[in-house]
Amino acid sequence: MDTLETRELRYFVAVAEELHFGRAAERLGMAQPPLSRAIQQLERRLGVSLLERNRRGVSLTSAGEVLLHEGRAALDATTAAARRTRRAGGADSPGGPRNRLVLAVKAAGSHELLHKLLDAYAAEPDAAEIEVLPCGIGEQEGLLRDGRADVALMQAPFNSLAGFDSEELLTEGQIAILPARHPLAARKTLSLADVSDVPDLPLARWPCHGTYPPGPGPEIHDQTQLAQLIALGRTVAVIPDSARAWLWTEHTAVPLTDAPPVVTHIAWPAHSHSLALAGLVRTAAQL
Amino acid sequence: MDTLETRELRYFVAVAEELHFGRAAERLGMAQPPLSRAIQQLERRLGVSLLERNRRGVSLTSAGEVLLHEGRAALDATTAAARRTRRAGGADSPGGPRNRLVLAVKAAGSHELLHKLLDAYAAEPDAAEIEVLPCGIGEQEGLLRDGRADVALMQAPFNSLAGFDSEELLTEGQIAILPARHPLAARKTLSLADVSDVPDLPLARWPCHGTYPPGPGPEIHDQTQLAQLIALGRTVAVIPDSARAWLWTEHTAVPLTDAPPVVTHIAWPAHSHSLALAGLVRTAAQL
DNA sequence: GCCCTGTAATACCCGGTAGGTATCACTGAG
DNA sequence: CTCAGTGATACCTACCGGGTATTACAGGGC
Repeated sequence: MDTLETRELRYFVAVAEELHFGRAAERLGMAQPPLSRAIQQLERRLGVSLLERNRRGVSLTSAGEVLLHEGRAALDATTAAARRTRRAGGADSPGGPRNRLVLAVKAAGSHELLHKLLDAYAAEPDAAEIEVLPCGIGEQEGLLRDGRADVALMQAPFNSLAGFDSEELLTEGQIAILPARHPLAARKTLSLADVSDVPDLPLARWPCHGTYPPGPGPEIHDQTQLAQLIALGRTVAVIPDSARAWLWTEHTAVPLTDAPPVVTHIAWPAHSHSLALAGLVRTAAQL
Repeated sequence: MDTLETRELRYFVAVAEELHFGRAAERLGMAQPPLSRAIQQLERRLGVSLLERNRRGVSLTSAGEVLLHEGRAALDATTAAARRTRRAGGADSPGGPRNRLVLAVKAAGSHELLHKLLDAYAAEPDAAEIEVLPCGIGEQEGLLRDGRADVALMQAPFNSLAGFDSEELLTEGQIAILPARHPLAARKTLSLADVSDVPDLPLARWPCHGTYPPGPGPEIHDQTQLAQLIALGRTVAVIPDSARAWLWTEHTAVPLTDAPPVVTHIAWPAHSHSLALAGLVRTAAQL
């Protein structure tokens, strides 16, 4: 009568995302009628109508929107529970659990910092094994939430630290990376305004939540593509200072005077309390 | 094969808390054998042993500890999803959802601030209805996590803000509240050391996670009991400055020079994004 | 006007499994 | 050695989650 089953949440989230019972059922690997029935039961048990059955498809009520968001969070929490338990169990050798941490890092981001952190931590007396999980921009939050990672390096303001515990590690300015032969590359410094509306160098667009923001720039999804497009003179990038590490010869870096500073944090789920994690954070804070 | 059901989590948490299949089954309103079987299935599905069956009761393996903590969080998240959806659905009148927020406040804590906040917010053009939910010390976190509350007033360092978004509202010093006839009450200021080891005034003990810390002082669980014990000359309290509001005539307040400042925050679950909540936070930040 | 298409809901059936009862197996206390 | 108390096993039943076939309904094209 009162607690939701994860099965029901899974079903509802699928329907709410597809806004179509048939497609949702297919995605769930089941037939449509039982799915309809399950959602009806869910609505009856909650005493709330979640979906507006329009003549042509389905739309969410306000209560449905709430359940979509809260339900996603709950599903993430349960899969995190399963994953972390499995991992903890694999290390169930006697004489102390052999801990292991999964550290999510944006590919090629904060590379030098990461290197120093891993070296310093490895020198600790009872260091756990660190598995580095490279990921795309903005993926760290999801990885931490559903348990695929235990701790992450995040960069404000690109990543949102909301809901996580974190420790500040490094603050750096940002630079513009330009094609070496472009006129702007000769400048000593630039402002954001200088690079934001250069007709022949439109800012590249990263996918955000699976979709690309509108704009004239090329669509990219990793730093190598970006580097190549810059070298070809097609775009310009605004990127933290540490990116100097991977400059090509055809690139020129120019400091930006008014770009917001980028702060790299080490972040982890607020409720976690493993010794290995505490050690890693302590090491990181002393860098 | 891969996602945990809420039922399984509920069962495991019950067993892990009771460390006894019989009592856990009773608490769950079921018989013991199916519970045993369910836990065995859970262990098989996770491929991990969660409980050490000693022939006199049960103890947790390290993986079991992980699942206990992560599972509690997941259960909280699912009950929060159900509760918040029900509340959002009750307000499903046409012409815009009639929003309602539950604000958790430690009974008698930050009373003046709360009063100002409620007044200021009520004056807002599209103010939602605010239900004030008084609670005990340190209960706010749980209320926010399982959806019984949407937003809370918390006092660092008494409350832990980990895992929540928050906004700072008020910083205040702390005072010692002494029996008026006690010699120390004549002092202009005191230090923590002055009040921490007065033989005839042992510090009172609050229950922490359901159990009392050891010590000589009396066990209390609300502010009225504390006030009375102070008036009787049995104990001394170290409390934020705003507590002057409820001083008795037999009490004397003396400022503490070295007590950590108490910062009152307004805090809410990091992922929430309701308009009503945003309005309340904005109002609070402008106080 | 008609039919045809695509949608969700209903009717009905079946099998897996969650849960109950009775019992067993083991171990420590007296 | 027995007995009390624990969790595990055996077996049965009933519910319900899921499948297939079908209905009900709303638009769009002709």
